[in-house]
Amino acid sequence: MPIIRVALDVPVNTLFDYLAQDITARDIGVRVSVPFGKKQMIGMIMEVSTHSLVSSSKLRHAVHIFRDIPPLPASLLDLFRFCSAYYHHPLGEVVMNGLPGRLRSIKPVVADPAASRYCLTPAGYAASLSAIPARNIVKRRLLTGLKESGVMHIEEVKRLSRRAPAALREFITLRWVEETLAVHPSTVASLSEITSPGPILTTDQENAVNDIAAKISDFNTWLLHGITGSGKTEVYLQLIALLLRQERQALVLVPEINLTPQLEAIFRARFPAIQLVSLHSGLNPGERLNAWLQAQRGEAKIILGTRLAVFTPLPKLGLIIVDEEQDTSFKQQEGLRYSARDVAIFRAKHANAPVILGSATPSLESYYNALSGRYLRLRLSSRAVKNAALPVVRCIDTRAAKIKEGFSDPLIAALEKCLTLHQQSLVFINRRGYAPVLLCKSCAWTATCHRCASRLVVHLREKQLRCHHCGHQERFPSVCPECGDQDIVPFGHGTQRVEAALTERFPEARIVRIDRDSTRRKNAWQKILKDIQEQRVDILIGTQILAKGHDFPNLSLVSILNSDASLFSTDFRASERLFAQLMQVAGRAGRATILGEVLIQTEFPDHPLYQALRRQDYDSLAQTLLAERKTAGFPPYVYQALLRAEALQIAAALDFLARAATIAKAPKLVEIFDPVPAQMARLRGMERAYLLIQSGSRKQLQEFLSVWRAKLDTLSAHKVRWTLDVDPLEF
DNA sequence: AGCACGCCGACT
DNA sequence: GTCGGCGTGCTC
Repeated sequence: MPIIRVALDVPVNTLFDYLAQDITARDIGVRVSVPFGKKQMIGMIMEVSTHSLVSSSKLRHAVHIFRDIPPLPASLLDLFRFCSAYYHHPLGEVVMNGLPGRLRSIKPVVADPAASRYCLTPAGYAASLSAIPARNIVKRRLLTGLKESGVMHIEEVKRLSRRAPAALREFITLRWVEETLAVHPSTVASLSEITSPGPILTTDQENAVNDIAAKISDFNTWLLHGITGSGKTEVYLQLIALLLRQERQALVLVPEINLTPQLEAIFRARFPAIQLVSLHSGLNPGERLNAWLQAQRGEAKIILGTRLAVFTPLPKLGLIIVDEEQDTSFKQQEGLRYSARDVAIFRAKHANAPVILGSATPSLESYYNALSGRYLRLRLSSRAVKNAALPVVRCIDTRAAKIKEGFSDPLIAALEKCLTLHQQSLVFINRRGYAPVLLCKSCAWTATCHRCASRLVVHLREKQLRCHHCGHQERFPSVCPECGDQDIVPFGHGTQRVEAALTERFPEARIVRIDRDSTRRKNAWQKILKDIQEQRVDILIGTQILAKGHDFPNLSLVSILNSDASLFSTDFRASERLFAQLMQVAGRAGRATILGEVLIQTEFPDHPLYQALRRQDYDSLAQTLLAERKTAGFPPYVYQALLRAEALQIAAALDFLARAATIAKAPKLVEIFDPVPAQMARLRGMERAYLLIQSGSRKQLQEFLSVWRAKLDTLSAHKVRWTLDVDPLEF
């Protein structure tokens, strides 16, 4: 009897062998339920063989082979294998993590919801509307709908009415309707039918499109380096149009769920007749499976999603786009710590398809790769909208200017001017809440989180103190818990406080605060965006959520508060990130025909970062930072991995790491550092530490990690949880 | 990850 | 004498 090798969601890096009847190599990539210990589990058939190295007495029989959906393509299984090997994470966990939740459940996909399309039988067509009682509106609407479109998707039926599915079932018993598995053939005749025309391209855009189009069937990593407003999206659209003409699929990755609706709208407007699906964690399990299956069947031509979408089966993959490639959201920070951007590059390479990394401020890694010729760089250096000039950036020296409630006089004056001109302004402060610190003036006590090594943030309106790391909340104390003094005051500024100050100063202005607190409710962000676009807002106050990819055509002033802290951070990537973030926010100003102005309140107006920002000069700063990295021996000049450990006691974590270091036999080119406590040394009640491993050779580092990882499994780690983090972004 | 096995401390 | 603590090791 054939043997199947099954990937199971267990933290051991092996496949498990089972006996299975009627199995061929064509069943690779099919789900299977198997007995595992005491319970049943669902797994993925990764290999089929005639022999097993496991003694036959141990071998058990597979329970059920799920042929409810087609097998995963071999290319996707290869992608899983690559992730497992590169991130040194158990294959079973990688595979099962990559599947939509519905496919991980032990129950079969009932009648494949995505394929649940219903069409009228001849009898159904013959049926007259008058055969249905007039009061039965739902049935009448359903029959009309079916007659009009010929075929209806179950989701469309549901949209008709909550009771429409019941009516549909009745029609089925009447033999008016039958379920059809037939795929809607995409009736694409020519591209003119599927795309509505786009705008005229700038020379830069045209060059970029032509360069990539010339190599549309080859793997290349393209770094599309375009200043904000230069129209990267239009380049994507043109290339996707080209791809659709070839009946191929495009995968578009964006950093955040927030960005999908906007991009989805743009894509749908341009390609109204093309199937597009979104894939992100905000979908419910049914929707997610649906989108995934449409992609797998090759019906969905455009797949738009967050990092998890990089694991979608795409039989006709022809192009991958990673928008805002520098964004750290592409890196998963738990479990399988993959970088969707890097996985996308691997995937493109194996699909022999181009991958485009788009950014106004590329990560230094990508920039370096472009300089060295590994990536092909394309520049968009002019703004796409006619007459839209780059904003003027100025610093306000806060050592000279007096600050009142966070604002200097010149800044207040600029805001006032905007108000009188009926133009919008934006106040950027990357700190939500009212104040970042609650301080006792008498004994210098500050409110701290008991589970994390962090200060609690004052949320005045809610009368609460909140930890922004673990979510812990407590009531605002009335006296200092340390000395009993009543003189406890919020210190520093957050979005809420800035909002209060501006409301006080400009009582007539329409002010909106935009941060995670104000946009938490579903659709809140969409509503706010609409208000902004329709000019119902004068001043926007917000965090980085504002910086990302939205057009505010009437916005003329951007002001930046309190960004100095990141200039001297211990994190070697802090400057790079701050610059990217400030370039993004600055780019919100003057996108249409209004000349934009950016004002930065800082104590260090001469700092190279602000100087570069003033000139909107990414390259010079990137060169400076790269030189620093080279001297310090940091990425991209070296490759890194972290062994992370957490325990109730920091000593236990450090001890584990020390023992891990002693069993490591590092080759010459691999350097192992001493264990150290993490930057955020305590999180959710766990003490954290890490061990840094570094090498100038990625290959050497990988080979070392493979051997070491196996040894780590044998190391006793009582009460210590550990993980490997390859290419870490956080320390 | 679960779950069983197994070997040492306080108890109806 | 047992109940149960969690350290160790296995799951095809």
